[in-house]
Amino acid sequence: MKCVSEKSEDKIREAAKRVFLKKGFDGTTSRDIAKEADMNIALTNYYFRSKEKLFMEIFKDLMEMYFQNIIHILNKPIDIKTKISEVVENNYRMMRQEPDLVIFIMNEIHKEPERLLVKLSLYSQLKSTLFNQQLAEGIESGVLRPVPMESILPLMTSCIEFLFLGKEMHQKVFGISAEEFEAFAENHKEHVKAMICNYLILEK
Amino acid sequence: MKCVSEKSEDKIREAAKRVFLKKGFDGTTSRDIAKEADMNIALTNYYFRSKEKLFMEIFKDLMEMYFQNIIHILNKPIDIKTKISEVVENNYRMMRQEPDLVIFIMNEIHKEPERLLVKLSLYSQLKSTLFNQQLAEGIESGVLRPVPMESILPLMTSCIEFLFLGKEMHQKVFGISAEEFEAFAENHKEHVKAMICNYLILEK
DNA sequence: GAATATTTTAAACGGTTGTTTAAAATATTC
DNA sequence: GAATATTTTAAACAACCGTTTAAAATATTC
Repeated sequence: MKCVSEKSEDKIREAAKRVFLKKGFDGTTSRDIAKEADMNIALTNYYFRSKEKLFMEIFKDLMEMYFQNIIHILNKPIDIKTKISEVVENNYRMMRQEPDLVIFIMNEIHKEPERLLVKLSLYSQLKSTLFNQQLAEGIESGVLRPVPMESILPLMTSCIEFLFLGKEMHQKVFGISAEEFEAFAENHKEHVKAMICNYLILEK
Repeated sequence: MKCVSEKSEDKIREAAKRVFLKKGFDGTTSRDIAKEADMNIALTNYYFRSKEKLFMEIFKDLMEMYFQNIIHILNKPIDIKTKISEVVENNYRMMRQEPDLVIFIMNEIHKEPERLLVKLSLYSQLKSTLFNQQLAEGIESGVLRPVPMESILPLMTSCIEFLFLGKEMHQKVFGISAEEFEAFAENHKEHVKAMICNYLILEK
């Protein structure tokens, strides 16, 4: 009985995740989810108490997916140049795997900022990373340009994420296919890595 | 009669623009718009034929607002470094003036990519700008790094736009107020300008 | 295998959606 | 200023929304 119920619950959860990612909270109906999961409508409220509750559960998961890897990478015992490269690569991988993730998160937070109350400990986690220590030491010794962590982190993510966020727009504006976009994004990623390192790491 | 009817029509259009920007197409009801415009519900369908028609009219306007200035700046007879600075500054000004614009556009295109069929001539316009010519010449003569226009343009916009796009998130993550965000964004903007120039313009 | 607990179902709930109607109010024409 | 055209109104429309119900189907317990 446990395995059966978990099966249905998970089926709904996964279906809801797909639909929410594509259409957002407002654009998704309970019937959309039930249809995607191929289950009765009443089951969405039987397992989760409401559409909002189901959404928040998924939203929390996706927020963690969004932030999970970056902290880990920032704490790796590797030099700062390699670290920047890894963060960008990780970001790129995530965007290719789930292109809808960032626009979904940004949009839902934009419409309902209170949803962010979930994540609060992130700043102290970021402050205490090895990356931040390396940054402070590098700036102190003059090998790094004095750029605050609060600026460096968005720089490492925004260029890649924005590209995928506006994927459809970039394709239309530049008149390229989905395949051509892939190649373009790959190339763009390399420029982003080089550009950030070039700026942060001072040559003697 | 003309001036009266235009008054009501514009009142609805402006109200709809405000509500759509804040809540998106799905999150906005006809009654929301009527209430914001302080008019009867039936008038939204009397002047515009449907919610969709009203939306598309506003969406087209906002798309033009989004792209209007950049082409003009790219054609200015100024050196490429100043040009990059102006594009970033223009972007920054736009984001401060209408912080909801980019997330709105990106989200609506993401949900309904066909809405983009409006704008098609943009690529040829971009290709024939003075900026693109300056870029080609600079690369040819070796004073500029060989970066395609398709990569340079997103770099000039993504860093600033993404910051405002995730304004609420960045505030929460870094634990800063709206005022502190303003100061931070101003500083971040300078880093972006310097970083792009530093990468594109090769020192001898 | 009868009794009990859990899961699934079809149908309905009241409320809201975008849109339409037909009459009232107002403005314009001659 | 009567006749006509335009604008605004309150009310209603069917369709859909999230959610609930109560019975049917299935699984579990003893």
